[in-house]
Formats: sequence, structure tokens, C-alpha cells
Amino acid sequence: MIRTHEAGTLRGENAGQQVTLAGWVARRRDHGGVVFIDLRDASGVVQVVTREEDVAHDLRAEYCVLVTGEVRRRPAGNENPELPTGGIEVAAVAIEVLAEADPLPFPVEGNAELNEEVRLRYRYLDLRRAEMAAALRARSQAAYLVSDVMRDHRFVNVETPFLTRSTPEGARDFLVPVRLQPGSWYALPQSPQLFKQLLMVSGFERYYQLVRCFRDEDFRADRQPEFTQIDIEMSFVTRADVIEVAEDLVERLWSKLAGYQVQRPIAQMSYADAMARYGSDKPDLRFGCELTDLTGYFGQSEFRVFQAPHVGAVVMPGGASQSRRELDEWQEWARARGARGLAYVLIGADGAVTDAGPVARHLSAAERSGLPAAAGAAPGDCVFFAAGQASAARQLLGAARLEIGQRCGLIDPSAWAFTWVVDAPMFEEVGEGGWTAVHHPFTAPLPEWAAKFTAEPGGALADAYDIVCNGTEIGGGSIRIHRPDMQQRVFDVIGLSRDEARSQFGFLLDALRFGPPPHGGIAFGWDRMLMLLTARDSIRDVIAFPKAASGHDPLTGAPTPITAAQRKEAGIDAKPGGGQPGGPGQPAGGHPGAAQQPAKSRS
RNA sequence: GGUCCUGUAGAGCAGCUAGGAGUGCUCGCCACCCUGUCAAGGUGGAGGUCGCGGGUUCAAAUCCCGUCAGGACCGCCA
Repeated sequence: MIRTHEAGTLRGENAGQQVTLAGWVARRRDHGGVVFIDLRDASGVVQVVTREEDVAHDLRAEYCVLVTGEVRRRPAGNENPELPTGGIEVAAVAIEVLAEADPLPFPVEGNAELNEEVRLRYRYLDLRRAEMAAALRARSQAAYLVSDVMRDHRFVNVETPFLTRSTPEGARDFLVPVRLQPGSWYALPQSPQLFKQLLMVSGFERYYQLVRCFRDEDFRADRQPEFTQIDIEMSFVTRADVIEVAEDLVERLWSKLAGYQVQRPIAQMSYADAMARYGSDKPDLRFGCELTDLTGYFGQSEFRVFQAPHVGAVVMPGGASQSRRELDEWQEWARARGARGLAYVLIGADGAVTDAGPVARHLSAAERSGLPAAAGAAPGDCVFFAAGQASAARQLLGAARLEIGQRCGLIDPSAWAFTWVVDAPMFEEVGEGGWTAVHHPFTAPLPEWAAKFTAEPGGALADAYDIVCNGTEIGGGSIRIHRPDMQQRVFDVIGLSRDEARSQFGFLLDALRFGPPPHGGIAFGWDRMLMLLTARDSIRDVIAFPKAASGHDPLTGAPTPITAAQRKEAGIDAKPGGGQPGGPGQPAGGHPGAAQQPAKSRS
């Protein structure tokens, strides 16, 4: 090493030592006769002081320098209690510039709000900033911890392929052309789901992997086209066994990184309860404001809007004091979500429904008098209603509930609220009489639905479990199907023909013929967990080199068009060869990043 | 595919509702001064296609249309 010490580690006991430090100029305070340099390296910052070095005047922010000098205690009264190294300083004997730096595109020191694009374009500088460096260090620490936990539970770490088979079900795949098979394409995995199931057939019994996954879908603050998950699969287990391991992992991660002791067992609620009480399959339990079902209450209502399959409500505490304009903005808010509006009544100081708004006058005297109690509203509150199909109405109220929680400051930002959401439906209806898997088609039904899910797909419940933290789904899993006949029946329900099933998942069906163990697992969204643990608003802030929301990488310029020669060698425009059955709809043309899957086969 | 927010000097912003000369703030940058600062301080200075294109107008950063980029959300994400 060209240095003898790390800057941030120096303390009073180093006083008197000759040291050589290497790092970056975080700040320079040039007083003419004396110059102070805050020298930063990976360990922290220490103050360098010089009275003689001419070179010190020419130093600029983020120059990379080598400093030789003596550690000494600062003169009395000049200590900096804000700094771990604040009791000492390094009196420079020599300062060598290892590399100069151009004027910065944005400040590296300090924590200014910065434009996302310029941060990504100069990501290497963005990562010098304390906030980003801390997030990536936390991520590394967490990864070591995951490794420890999984080793303690005797899991086997197995790497699964990135170049694999495209499956038109589910999310769009990223596709990779193959030079040796012109016209044929690999897909990057959306998850290692099938490989981990095959590893169970292989007898490993306990598998895990911190693994990159790829989905060519639109972005969100918590969605990137490539992301990492903790992928876990276990044999000879029930739901409780998987949950036990998952909770141990969560407990130890939150203990170490957030200093929070997770209360175990983490409570479980059914999917049906979550939807009914919170209008969401990932409820934020840091605050109340539960939804109420007023379908029965308005069962005889003359008000046509409330003559609906479902009428629900959510209460905004103190919402009666909102201005007309604010209440109008709620209508805009609802319309932006595809609803016609958001009906409301206001509760007066006397506890009675006021005449304000377009709804109150349509209600009978009896309906008005009982409403505050039925909806759980107090004087001064606002009651929002949604009427229509139950799922859509609850979804709207669930979104309104989150909005209320934020606007009314009901959410304690330091709180942690975990829950399992279990027993989700196996299927949801698409189009007329068509079904698609709510999780994925390898999810087993609850035992009581094993025989009858084919006949009643709409009611069938899956042996599935999602773990939710503060309204974010951080993981999801299920007991898997391990019998080929049952797997085939699921494919039948979702309208996957025998030929298609054979073509796409034949290898799985084959494997299930060779003594597959009962198995199940879970996958955690690693980036999302870290986003929560480091209190960031976006997973971009816990990923070293993320992409912008357009899918563009401002740092490298990816994705880019490719040359005609590359197209030709990759065989991109070639027709699929080999005459394989069931290989329809290969995309033609376009560069790989823009290649699209054929439409989902959801007939 | 859709809705909304943002785009003004290297960075972060104000100015836009109600059109009147690139008007301004903080930081950074450059030069000089300065021996105890730690967001050092002082004096002076440079730096602008108001994202881009079109329209309205005597006159557009400001109003209108389009477009590009960034962000948030809906759809989508088995």
C-alpha cells in the first residue's frame, strides 16, 4: 500500500506518529498562511494542516492526493467534536497530487437535492457522496448477513443460468440472440423459479441464491428492469417451515441494519381480510383508518349510486375542515385512477352528517343519522365512499386510505409494521371465462382446494404467503405443485394447451415424474428490503448503477443500436431453424433491448 | 398505452398566475487578500440557445401547440 494509515481511523493515541495517507480533497480551507484540507478516504475524514506546502494552495475539490505528515493533537479549543478524528490533525510534511479533478458537475460534499439524470451520468461521483456510499456499504453488510443466516440453516448456494428459455407467460422477457443458433433466442430469467424447483427434484432440499432477475416492464420508484432477489427453496416443508426461515432472516436483517427487534411470529392475515380491511394485498399497518363495508347499510337506499354490488367507505380524520377546492382535488385524484370520482359526506361538529357535497342530499334521514356510527366517523371527519364492483371499490378506498395516512400525518416514519398476507386466490379472471395465475402457475392450492380448484377456479385459494413491511411487499412465496397431474390441471385452467405446456414447461413436467419431493419457497425483493432498511424513497438509491425510468442508462448510454455486422453475426433477422414445434412468434427486428415478447396467451 | 409534476449559468432555486431588455438568490468556479478553520472569511470577476421546435403578439422564460429529457403514478409487473 502506498499509505500507512486510513484517514478516518486516526485518534489521539496516534499522536506523534509519522503517517502517509491517500484519499480525496473533501474540503479546502485556505487562510493564506495556513491551509486546512479535509482528506477523505473510504474510512472517513481527517483534517490535514500545512503552513509551508505551496502545493496546498493549488488543491481543489476531489483531487486525489498523497499526504505525508505527523499526527498531532489539535491546539486546545480547536477540536471538532462533530468528527471522530476531531481531536487530532495531520501536520503535512509533503502533499503529492496523484490526480487532478475537473470542476465538479455537482457537489460531492453536502447533501443537496440533485437532478437524477446528472447523478446517473456521473454515477461514480454520485457514489462518492456519503449518502450513497453508506447505502452500498449497508447493502454489502446485509449480503454478508444473509449468507450467515442461510449457512446457519444449512442452505446450499447454487447458481442458476442467466441464459435460459423464454416463457411467454408472465412478464416480458429480455431476449438475447444466439450466434450459433440463428433465429433462436435466449431469455434472461424473470426469476430462477423453475431451476430452484428442479434443484429440489435433485435432492438439495435447501437452496438459496442472491440472484439477479430481469423483467422488461415499465419502471416505478421500486422497480428496475434488473433487480436482485434472495431466492429460497426448501423440500419436505409446510408453509410454517418456510415462514420460520424467512422470519429469522428478516429478524436478523432488521436487528443488525435498523436496530429494530422484529416481534415474532409476524402476524398473518388472509388475502380476503387484507382486501376487505385495507383495500390492498400489501397493507400499510403503521396506521388504522380501516375500510368499512356499507353494502348492507345502504341495501335499501334510494340513492342510485349506492345501489351497487359493493359500497365501502374510509374515514379521513378531521377531513370535514377541507376546503371545497381540496374536496374537488380528491375527485381529480380519483379520476386519475380510473374512477368516476370519490363520493363524500362531511360530519359536523355536532356529529351529524352535514349538507355539504353532492351525496348528503340524496340520503334519507335515517341513512344520514346512522352513517357516522356505521362508518366509524367522529365529529369533524370526512367519509369517502366507493361503490361498484367490490374489488375495484376496495382498491380505490385502499389508495385513498394511503393518501389519507400521508396527508394527515398518521404514519410514523420510524415505525416498522410487518405482516404476512396468506391464502391469496389461485386464479383471477381475465376476459370472458379465462383465468390467469395470481402468483405463478406452479403455486399449489391449499389442501382443501386440491381436488376442486379445476371446477371452481374463482374460489380456489393458493398455499401462498407474501410478507409485507410498511405497505411494501418485500417477499412472496408458496408451496409448489410437485405432482405432474396437478401441474397439468393448473395449465388446463389457465388455458395453456397441452402442446404449449409441453413445449414451454415439458422439462418441468418430465422432472416431476422422477420422485419430486413436496417443496416450497420464497423470494425476497432484495433492493426493496434495502430501500426500507436504509430509508430511501427509490431502489435506485441502493443500486450502484441503476437505469433511468425510460430504461436508459445515462452513464454508458445503453441501450444502443447495434451494427449491421452485429445483427448479421447474431442472426437477429434469421428465421428460426430446426423446425421445432411450438415455437411461434419469434420477434423479428429491433435491437435486443427493445425486443418484445409476443402477446400473452391468455385465451 | 395513459395522467400529473419538473426543465432558467457548473449545482440547487426564485421569476411564469397578470407578456415589457437574461431581473435575481444560495453554492460552486476564476483572480487577489488572509496564520486556526472545519459549510472558513473578505474584495473583485467570469459564466445564460430560459430543454428543443413552431404559433399568438409591437413584444414571450412567461400564453398556446408539438416534441425531447428527468421524476411520480395508473395500466402493466404470471
